[in-house]
Amino acid sequence: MSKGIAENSENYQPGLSIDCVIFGFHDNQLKVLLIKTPYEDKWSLPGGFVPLDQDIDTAAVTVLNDRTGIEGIFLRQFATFGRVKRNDKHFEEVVLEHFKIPEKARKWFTQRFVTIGYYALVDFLKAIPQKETSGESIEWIDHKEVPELILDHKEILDKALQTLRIELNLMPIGYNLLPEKFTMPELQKLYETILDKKLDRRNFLRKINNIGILNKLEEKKSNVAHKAPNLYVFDKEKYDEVLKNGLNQGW
Amino acid sequence: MSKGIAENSENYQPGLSIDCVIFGFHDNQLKVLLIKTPYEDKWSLPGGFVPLDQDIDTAAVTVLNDRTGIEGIFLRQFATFGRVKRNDKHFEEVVLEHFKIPEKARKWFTQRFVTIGYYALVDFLKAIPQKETSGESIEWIDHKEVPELILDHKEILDKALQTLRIELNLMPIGYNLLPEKFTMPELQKLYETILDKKLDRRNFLRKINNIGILNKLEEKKSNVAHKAPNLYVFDKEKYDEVLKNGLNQGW
DNA sequence: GTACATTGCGTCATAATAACACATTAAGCG
DNA sequence: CGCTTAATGTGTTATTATGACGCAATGTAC
Repeated sequence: MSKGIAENSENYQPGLSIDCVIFGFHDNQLKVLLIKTPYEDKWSLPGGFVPLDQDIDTAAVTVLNDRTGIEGIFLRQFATFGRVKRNDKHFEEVVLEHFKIPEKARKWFTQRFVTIGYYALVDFLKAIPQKETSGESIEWIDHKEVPELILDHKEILDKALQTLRIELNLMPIGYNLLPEKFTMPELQKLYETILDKKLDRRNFLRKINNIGILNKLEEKKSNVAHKAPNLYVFDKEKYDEVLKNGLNQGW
Repeated sequence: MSKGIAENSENYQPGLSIDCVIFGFHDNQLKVLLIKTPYEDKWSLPGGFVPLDQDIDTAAVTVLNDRTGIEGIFLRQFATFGRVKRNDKHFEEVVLEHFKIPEKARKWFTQRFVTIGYYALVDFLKAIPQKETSGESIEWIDHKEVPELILDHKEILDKALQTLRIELNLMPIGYNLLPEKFTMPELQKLYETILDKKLDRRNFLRKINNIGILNKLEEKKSNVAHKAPNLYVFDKEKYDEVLKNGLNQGW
């Protein structure tokens, strides 16, 4: 949430915000990009508002690009949150006080907000967390060690992860979360981390191979302890095709 | 969209609406509840606005109850639509003209709207379509014969059906769309209609039975041509359990 | 009664999944 | 160097799920 909006709030869709759950993968951890708010001892999801002349998807892309410094990100809307009590009088007061919002602009911040949740999958190494103001800090945090969040942001984060888990069965992932070349154990670890469940190495290999989106390289990973694993890349064309048509048909 | 809102628009969340895709099943057809608008030769999804003191889910439930006359409906938020160009100047003018909205209230109708889509599954025979104004008419229409809809309502409807198809693999359905007692061919026809695909009778029986949510009755359907089929009921307890835990695990 | 459409219940071949065995590779270390 | 260790690569097997059918039973129409 930026302060600048106080000056030209009439250019934004009233009472509507965007919140992004940005996932990255590093050190065998599923990480979430979170912002330490300057006005309270809590963290928040990166978010923003919707300019009147922008699609909501575009507004979400903007948040994402601004916060990670990279473009062409995997981004998906997953839910909209609009309980009345998600708006918190105490929170509003703290924010208004901290940013010293002038009286006439307070109406913007004290109105009821509905927020649209997006989740994104990004390459941890390519994304460089960007501060918006000097007062805040922005960090990758292990999804298992998320601190206290403002408002209903914990609920939003949980729903994003739940959605990601379900969509893991409907589409391939990894292209957006892993570096270009990666090993099978790395890909497996990604799945295990998201699902919070151990998978059998050999069955995983067979199943992921059957999807037909991987190309095995001749190359092997170097500088590793023990036996060097093969390197793989995604076959982007087939990957996109499966992404479009879906995996399990079911019926 | 009601006219009454023009008088007290300050009690509603600005620029936000709810649209409901209400599905029913009858005569082997998947039907959608649509409203013939009085102001244009097009149809629309039943919708409404969000009172400032109501959760968005509650606002959706209200639309649904008002339009079908029944409660305890299966209702699920599936997406939010917020392209800039979904707002249509020509459409606004027609609506303003038709309802003779006074000048000072026009601002409400000409603002940019973002709409939250919900889909509902209801028992066709129990739901009684309710008009809101005398000028409009409300009807069940076969989803394959949907007439031209206002704004982006066709896109919303399509997305609802697409979501329903995907969720068919993740949860059981039917409890909300069929009468209490039903036959296996009826249930199968429901699946076939939603998926727009023929299924093998015998494989369908086996698969649906394996889910373990059906109780077979001694009773048989009467007054039917040819061999009388068995009647079934859902085991509500097991049904709700599967609904909660999901079907296909995948990984 | 017979023809016919539909239902109930079964089989069989194939594919997908879960559980597990064993050889291979490279680093660390005496 | 040879041994240990901890990973990886490549299988096998039993079980289960799925897809494609066969056939007898039932109730209506004639």
